[in-house]
Amino acid sequence: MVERTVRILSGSYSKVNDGVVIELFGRTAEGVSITLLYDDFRPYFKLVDPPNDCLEELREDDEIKEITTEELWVDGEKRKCKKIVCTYPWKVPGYRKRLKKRCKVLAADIPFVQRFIYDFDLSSTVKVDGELVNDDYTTEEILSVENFENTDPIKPSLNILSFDIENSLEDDRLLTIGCVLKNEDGKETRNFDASEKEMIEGFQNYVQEKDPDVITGYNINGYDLPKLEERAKEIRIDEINLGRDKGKLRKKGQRYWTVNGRIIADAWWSVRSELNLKRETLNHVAEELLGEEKDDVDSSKIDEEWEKDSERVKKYCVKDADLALNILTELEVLGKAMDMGTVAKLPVGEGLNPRTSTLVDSILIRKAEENEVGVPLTSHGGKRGKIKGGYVHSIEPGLYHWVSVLDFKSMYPSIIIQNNICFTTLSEDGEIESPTGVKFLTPEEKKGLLPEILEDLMRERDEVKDKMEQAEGKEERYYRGLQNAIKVLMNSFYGVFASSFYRFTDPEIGESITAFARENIKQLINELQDDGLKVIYSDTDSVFFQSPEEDLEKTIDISEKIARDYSREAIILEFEKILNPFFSHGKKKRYVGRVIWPEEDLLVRGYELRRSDSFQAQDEALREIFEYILDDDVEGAVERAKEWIREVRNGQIELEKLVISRTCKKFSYYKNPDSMPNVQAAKKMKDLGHKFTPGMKVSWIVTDAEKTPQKVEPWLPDHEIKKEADWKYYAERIAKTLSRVTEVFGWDKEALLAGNKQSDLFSENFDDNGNGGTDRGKTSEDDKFEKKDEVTLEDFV
DNA sequence: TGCCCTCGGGG
DNA sequence: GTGTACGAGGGCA
Repeated sequence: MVERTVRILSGSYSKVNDGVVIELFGRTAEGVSITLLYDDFRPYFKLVDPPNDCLEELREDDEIKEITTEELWVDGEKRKCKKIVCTYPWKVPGYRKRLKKRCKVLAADIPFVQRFIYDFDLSSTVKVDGELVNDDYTTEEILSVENFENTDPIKPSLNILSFDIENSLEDDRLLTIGCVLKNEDGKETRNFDASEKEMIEGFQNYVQEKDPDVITGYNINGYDLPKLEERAKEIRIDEINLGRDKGKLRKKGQRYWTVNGRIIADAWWSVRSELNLKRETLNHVAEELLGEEKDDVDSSKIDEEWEKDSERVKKYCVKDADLALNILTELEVLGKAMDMGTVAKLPVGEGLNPRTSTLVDSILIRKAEENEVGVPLTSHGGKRGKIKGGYVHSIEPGLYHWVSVLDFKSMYPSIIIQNNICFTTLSEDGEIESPTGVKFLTPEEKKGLLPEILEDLMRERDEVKDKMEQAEGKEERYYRGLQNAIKVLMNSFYGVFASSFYRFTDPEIGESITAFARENIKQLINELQDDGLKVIYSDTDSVFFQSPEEDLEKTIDISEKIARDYSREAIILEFEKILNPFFSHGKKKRYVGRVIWPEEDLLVRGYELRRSDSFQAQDEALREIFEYILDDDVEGAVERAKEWIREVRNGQIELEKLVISRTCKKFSYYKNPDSMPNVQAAKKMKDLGHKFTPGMKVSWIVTDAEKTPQKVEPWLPDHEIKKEADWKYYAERIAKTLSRVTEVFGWDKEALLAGNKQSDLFSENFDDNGNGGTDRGKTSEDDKFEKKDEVTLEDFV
């Protein structure tokens, strides 16, 4: 009998005899990779008061192992239920579909490994004992578990394999596979470059031998993994066995690839979710984030490069794998996934790119079952009922100084707690009534599950934050990550109840939460105004107000005092930042400002340029205009905007700044290829005798946008554009971009194009202090609940 | 306003 | 394999 402490990385199961064995893969406190096996668990689901004939059938069914009786809360009342234990997890969907027609079915759509984790109430790290066994897994140890026990989370360091492939553009053949393996001993690299068969098998064996916890690379989900599989099929290799169970690599859904026992972490996905970059090429990210540069192999001429110097290409391939690995490390992707796994009590793999419903399920299903509350199925197919979102205060166009920003701390969770909002407290007899007229029982009558969970999380977060403040260095970072994960988890609870389908969702609940929120913030605004403060803007859980003092120290003091004074028991206000200046052209959710406290920064929301399809002049012009505005030179901004447009319309601009680029796939890929400018450019490029390979980036200049589809000319180094650019089109595009900012001063798109003000609706009510205008305060119908992190100007200019 | 289509990363 | 799968932007109706 041995004992191990194991961080769980991922889970799966496989068939044995007349049942299944649960496989949990992880790493021990000593850093040993391990497979945990447990074969005494069977799938089950529940039925609410099933008719007798239905029960009879089930009793006679060989696949059904056991039927027991229990009482559960269903739709607000105690009901007699049957727990149906069956043989194999994959049989459950069939029963679910058939039985759903005859009675209410509960908990028949919970993935088997998660079912196991909930039932054994496992958390992120477990202490297990059992016997070490021999079996066909690639981990160092394999343990047949007799006993599971929860223990404090550990963060063992993981072995990561990063890889990259190069393949021919001409015939798709694999040229090389480059690998970088990182473990406790450091890094090692490896290249495969023999026949395709040898490369794929070599790679497979390498993965099995080195047994990484994590497989990464850049855009591997979208490119390398599908390409590997494609090439394997081509040369009659049925499957690529990369799993810890030596099982195959397989695709799940549209975008995900999985393998049992390992975590597949695409570095590009992390870049997308963690950073807000205009371009996300490996080259660009490596430079931004790591200050490193890619080797300069031109991948659009990969065949030539390979021909010329295959050693160089191989080096480049490994370098790319290394960059992806460094990005993953730099972004602390796995640390964050572990934190998420810790707070949601799930395997690390589930904490990476987590689905909110999975996180919430993990906590809520356990809680529900503990309280004998039935777990409904997630309903599919119905219409996504949009609920009313947060309150957004109208903003008077203009430039402001000394603007202080306050935030409600964890507003939605606080509201749920304060009003005991839960699907278990929803009741006609409730004494708590939401602004939408929905009633909830008081906590004294019946404490809701959601408020209970959120209170615990809130308390836990406060404790972790306290520890964070006491700690330093590595420890401080650990607590910081943890408290952040708790925050994400808390918001997930609100998220699933507010938006999409979720098994416990009731639109009345989501609507009550946001209604309470709107009431709260409006009340705060009124109180501030009654006390003589000028509220400039407000969105969902934040309030922007004009500081009565034009002085940093005084503004800080005042803001802190206001945050204290206006906080109510469960609803706490926090002083967030000071903006000076702050600009908006009067459209909600769109503003720019200089943050001067707590740290200097630039804040831009809603003015971001679209990432693709934009041309250099647009970027440049917008950046310049913002500079004027943040320097308080409104007039200069408008003048410069007009000048830009005039120049573009008159053709006084380098064509280079008007080039639009985009990749172009195989023409047949597109539904309507002739309508697409990139296809048109690619075709013309070919006509001109240039090489075009599908997937290449093509560049063009628009020469006539009046026609549909618009006419374009390819932009090529040695090709002179004979037709005129469509100056009018470009002037309009620039005007559209810039007018979003200048509109407020009476210069809308048309005015900018005309060069003089025509309709002057805004400016009449507008003076330089941003005063005036009519109050058009309305509730936003916007249902984007998750607040995006703010984007800074550096990110997009 | 809402639906449909496309991109982005990769070679 | 008890289940899901991006998110944003533009064009067009």
